[in-house]
Amino acid sequence: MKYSTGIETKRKIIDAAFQLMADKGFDAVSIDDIMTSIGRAKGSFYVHFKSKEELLYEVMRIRLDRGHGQMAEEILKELFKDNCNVRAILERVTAEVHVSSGEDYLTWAFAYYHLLTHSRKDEFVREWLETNADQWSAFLNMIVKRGQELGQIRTDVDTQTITNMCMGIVLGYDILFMFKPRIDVNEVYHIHDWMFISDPFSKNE
Amino acid sequence: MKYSTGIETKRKIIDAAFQLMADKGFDAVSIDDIMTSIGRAKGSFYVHFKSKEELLYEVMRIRLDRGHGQMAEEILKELFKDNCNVRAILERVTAEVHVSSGEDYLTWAFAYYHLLTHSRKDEFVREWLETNADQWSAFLNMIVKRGQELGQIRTDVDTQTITNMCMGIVLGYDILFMFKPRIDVNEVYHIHDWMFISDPFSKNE
Amino acid sequence: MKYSTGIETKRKIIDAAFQLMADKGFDAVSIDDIMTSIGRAKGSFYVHFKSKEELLYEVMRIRLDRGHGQMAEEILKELFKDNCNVRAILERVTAEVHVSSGEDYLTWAFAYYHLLTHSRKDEFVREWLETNADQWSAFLNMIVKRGQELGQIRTDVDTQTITNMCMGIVLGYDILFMFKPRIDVNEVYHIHDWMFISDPFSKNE
Amino acid sequence: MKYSTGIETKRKIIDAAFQLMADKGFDAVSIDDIMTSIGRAKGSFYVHFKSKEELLYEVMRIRLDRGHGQMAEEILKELFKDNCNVRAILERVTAEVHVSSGEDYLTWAFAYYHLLTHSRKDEFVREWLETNADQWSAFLNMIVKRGQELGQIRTDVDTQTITNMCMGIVLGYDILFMFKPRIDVNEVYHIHDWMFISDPFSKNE
DNA sequence: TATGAATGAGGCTTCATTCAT
DNA sequence: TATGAATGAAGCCTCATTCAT
Repeated sequence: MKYSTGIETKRKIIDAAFQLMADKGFDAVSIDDIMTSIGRAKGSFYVHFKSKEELLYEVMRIRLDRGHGQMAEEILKELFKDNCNVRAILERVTAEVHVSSGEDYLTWAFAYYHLLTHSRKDEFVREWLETNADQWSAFLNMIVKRGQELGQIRTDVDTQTITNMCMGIVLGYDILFMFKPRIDVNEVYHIHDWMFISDPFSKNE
Repeated sequence: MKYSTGIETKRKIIDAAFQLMADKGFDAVSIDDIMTSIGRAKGSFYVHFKSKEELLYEVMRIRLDRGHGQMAEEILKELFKDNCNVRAILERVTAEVHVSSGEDYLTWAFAYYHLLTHSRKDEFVREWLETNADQWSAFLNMIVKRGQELGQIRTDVDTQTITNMCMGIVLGYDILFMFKPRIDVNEVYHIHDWMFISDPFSKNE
Repeated sequence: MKYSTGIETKRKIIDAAFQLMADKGFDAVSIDDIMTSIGRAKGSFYVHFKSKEELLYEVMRIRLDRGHGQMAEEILKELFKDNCNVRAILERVTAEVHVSSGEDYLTWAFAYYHLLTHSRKDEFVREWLETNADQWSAFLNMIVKRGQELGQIRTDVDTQTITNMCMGIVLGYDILFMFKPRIDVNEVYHIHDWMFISDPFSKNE
Repeated sequence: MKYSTGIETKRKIIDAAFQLMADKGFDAVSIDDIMTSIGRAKGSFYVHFKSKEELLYEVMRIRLDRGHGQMAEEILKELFKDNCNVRAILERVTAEVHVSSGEDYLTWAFAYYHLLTHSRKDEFVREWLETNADQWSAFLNMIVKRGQELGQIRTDVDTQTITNMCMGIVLGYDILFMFKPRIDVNEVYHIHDWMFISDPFSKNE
């Protein structure tokens, strides 16, 4: 099996890079590390990528996208039903974040935060992360707003602030999780007790 | 003044390293970068540090300690007064976190999260960060517990979970802040609305 | 037309290599450069050539030969007519040098002098260039000698020296031309004023 | 003698590079070649030069300058004496060209023409060579003009053309010399027979 | 005849570290 | 305490060449 299709090998490189960068950070992973780990020669890397930088961008797009851009469609229909349960929807969206990160959440988290720190010296990464965060924020904002309209979410705090709290607690648990992988990330749902006015759907009733 | 005190130069190196590592990460900063930035020759570095690794540990101890180990003493006295206002104390402690990070919070945040990602490949850093987080956690836990004892904090959620939420939201706003430096980190105090039972001291009354 | 005749593609490769080597020198041109420039894949190169070296030798033979080997035949007949005008013949021969270099003289010149410098590390090229120069020299020598016999060229300087001057000035103007492409290469004919004894055919009379 | 002065080593690098580039051309000489040839480690190169490119520029300035910029001063005084022998001066200047190239003329010539071909892809080198050629041209032009004023040089051909012939023949013999190192470069002086009106100083009288 | 994946040698450059001064 | 020359390992990338399709 010496000669395989390009796409196959390219995908293997991306996956290997993702795994390795979670441990050491992207800069500290060498092309040689990556290629050795998939049983290929160093030089073959450049058959598939123009540069190491380009690889980072592919890893980012394929493995580190939180995907709130695409998620919207299916959720929206639900959200605008007359009698919808906003809290349930929000819980589903929040759960998605961790599911989408794939099998190994710790790997994902380290890779993601490596990317975040990396963004400080790479304009392109910075913008991509910002766009990603904005999509997520906009998506949550829409849900919160709808919740407020339906009288399910408190209105004495403005929509964006509630949205921020919602995102913040999820991001915060990412970090806590990196400190202590034993922590229960489901604790984040408690933030909903603060946001939601006691309602008949609430699981805390 | 070609020859200065060792301590002076050492301090300059630490500060420069801290600034530079916020941008590029510790690995990507070279000894030469650091020494050039303080107007000294590369070779002089080893007069002050045994290795680059040792420098990282100093930067960590001197510039990146969240300092919940020391903070305790003065706070504790207050906390165990009969009629103490736990919410006020907690707010003060929370505020401290950002104050202690010094002039430029963004620099601090990037440096700190660079360190966190770095920890994945450095046992010593990992342990230090864990200890730090544990101290912070233990400190908060003590406050929360006291709050619960005094009937100021809800008791239907267990102490450690409330503590985690408390830490989580602060960490989460660090990250949000890195995405969007315009965000108002004081929003984190809203978490207290959820924790605290409405009480006569509350500013939301 | 994915599959073309071999000869066609081979010729395209040679032409592309010639163009590209004028700019960057043969070593600095990659097989990939060449094949990309003719819209073919890198691997196809080896269908037409055994190695890059072989390509150089083909380029040399087909595009960089000054061609004094072949030129002889037609000229010789003229030269040995009784009342021949040696100066006119010499002018024609000299003109030929630039005509034979094809459309773009500057490209030709750079390619040729790249080859010359390359010859220092390639025995085969060195010998080929020497043979070429020798043919040219021998050819000129024959003309000069005939001119002397007919009393048209001065005899106080020996035949080979006059020949050298004749070649030298042409080579020198190649170089001047590379410095300043605006120069008028026809100036080289002035050397004839020095060689030829004033004669009835001279255009300077 | 493990540690030497910077200037010493830098000079050795320049000299080694000059020798090596005469054989293989600048691109084909590796940093490793150069450093090994002076008994130093590859990495040490960068103590003295910022890049390989910078080395080329130094080699060029220090070893390949034809130096007609500086030469002027001493010659000029002679040139403007009332009864000066322009032909003698011109011969001296022409001789200088070969003397200045140092011990090994063949090495010098190959290095120089490597630089010339290299100039096609390096703007900076191109400009430097042009400036150099212009200085030489301007210098010769001045001499020729003076010769014409004094009635020693023919005036039926314009000054610049004569200058070009003068430079051209020298450059041409450089090339001839590279083909056949046995050639007598003094033959170039014959061009003066063409330029100069028969005069009492002429060695051909 | 054509392709493109794969290879391994080799080139430029960076960098932590050492050492004589 | 400070310097700057020197080192060698390691990293990114290029490239001539091979080979299965």
